[in-house]
Amino acid sequence: MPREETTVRNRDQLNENSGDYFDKRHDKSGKEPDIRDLFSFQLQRLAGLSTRIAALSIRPKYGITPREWRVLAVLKYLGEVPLQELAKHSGLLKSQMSRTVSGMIDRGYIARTANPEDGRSILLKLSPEGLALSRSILDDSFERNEEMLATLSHAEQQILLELLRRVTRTSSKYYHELRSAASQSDLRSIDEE
Amino acid sequence: MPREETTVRNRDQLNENSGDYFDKRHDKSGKEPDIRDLFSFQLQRLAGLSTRIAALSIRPKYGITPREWRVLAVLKYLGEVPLQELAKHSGLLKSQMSRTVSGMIDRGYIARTANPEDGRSILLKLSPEGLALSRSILDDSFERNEEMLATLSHAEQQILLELLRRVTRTSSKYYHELRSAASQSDLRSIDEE
DNA sequence: ATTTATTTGTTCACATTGTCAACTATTTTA
DNA sequence: TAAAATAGTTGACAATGTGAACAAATAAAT
Repeated sequence: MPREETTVRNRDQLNENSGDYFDKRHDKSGKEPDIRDLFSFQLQRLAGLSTRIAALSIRPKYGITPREWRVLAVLKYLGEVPLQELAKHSGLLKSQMSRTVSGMIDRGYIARTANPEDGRSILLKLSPEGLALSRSILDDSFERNEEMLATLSHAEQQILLELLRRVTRTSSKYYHELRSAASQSDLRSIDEE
Repeated sequence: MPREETTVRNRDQLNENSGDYFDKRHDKSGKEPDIRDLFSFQLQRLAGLSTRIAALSIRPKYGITPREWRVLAVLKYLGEVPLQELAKHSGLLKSQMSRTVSGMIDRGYIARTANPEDGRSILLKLSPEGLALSRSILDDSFERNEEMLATLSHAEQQILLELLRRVTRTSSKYYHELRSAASQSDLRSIDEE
């Protein structure tokens, strides 16, 4: 029995605030720490929320994915750079970036020229349309962020930003240590000969 | 058996700290704000890093994805709950949770029983193996987090945690406002007739 | 009491994101 | 000049996210 014109009835929801579990002060008196005390858990949770919020506002309005908009915005402050450079600043692999960028070139948001100094490389920059798009989405994003951060004072917002930056820097170093440690075995052949 | 001893030569890398772009104090004197000043950008960046770090340590050691481990850890403090409940606390859709859980049942980490109070529902809890696994991964995770947070004093770490929690709560409310606003149009047909 | 609506969990279908190796065309370097 | 490294493209696939359709059970409405 097929159901045409379905209603909103059976919609999946996340209901993230439907309980009191959010930030419930689970008494730590004597209790062993659990995942709620884990920084990375809180981080992931909030990042997921942030993505969904961004997608909700950006996708229908601009027809662009969160990743695409992020690339636009990064390119906005970088100016004109090779693909690899753009990838690094965006936190994407060059393979991801290659695909993302090619879609944006097709849609006219990014212009691509040869790099006169290196035949392998290409130079990317925003087209006027890309710049305009980037600007308006950035404005929207600052508004969204204000809503998300509304509970914090201006000073606290600055502190949070700063702490995140510091942690990012440290974590990045740590990540690369782990990476190179992990590939020690791969390097065997090279090291030894 | 993945990866014969290939060389590291042509390996994609993120090189997140290979530039000075990280947290470079881009002079804001008179400049318009860019994406680097955006909370959600910093958040996403760090969350991505954190995921990669976690995957690097957890996957090879325990043969489990970050999402699976997260579910284990959440279930650890919840005790015995229906699937929907577990999904909410983990920030997953029930559809995602259903699949994730069924894989973990197959591997013996989660036990599933009928809910005597509601025939539709099932009750999930950790098996002894699941509990043990959850414990050791949690320990590892706290260690990883210490490395990531090493640059912060203990007090700063507490502040960061607390700020994240507060922002999460506010953001969650905001998200659900947006959701219900967005589905107003879907409700038209019902409202109007 | 019986119809109607809602909820729980499962499954399907698909979009997005992440990961990495293979490949080319070009520099670099040894 | 030959070998190694680098920039970008592409292919293959794993993991994640999203939401609709469905059956079974329960709750609400009439």
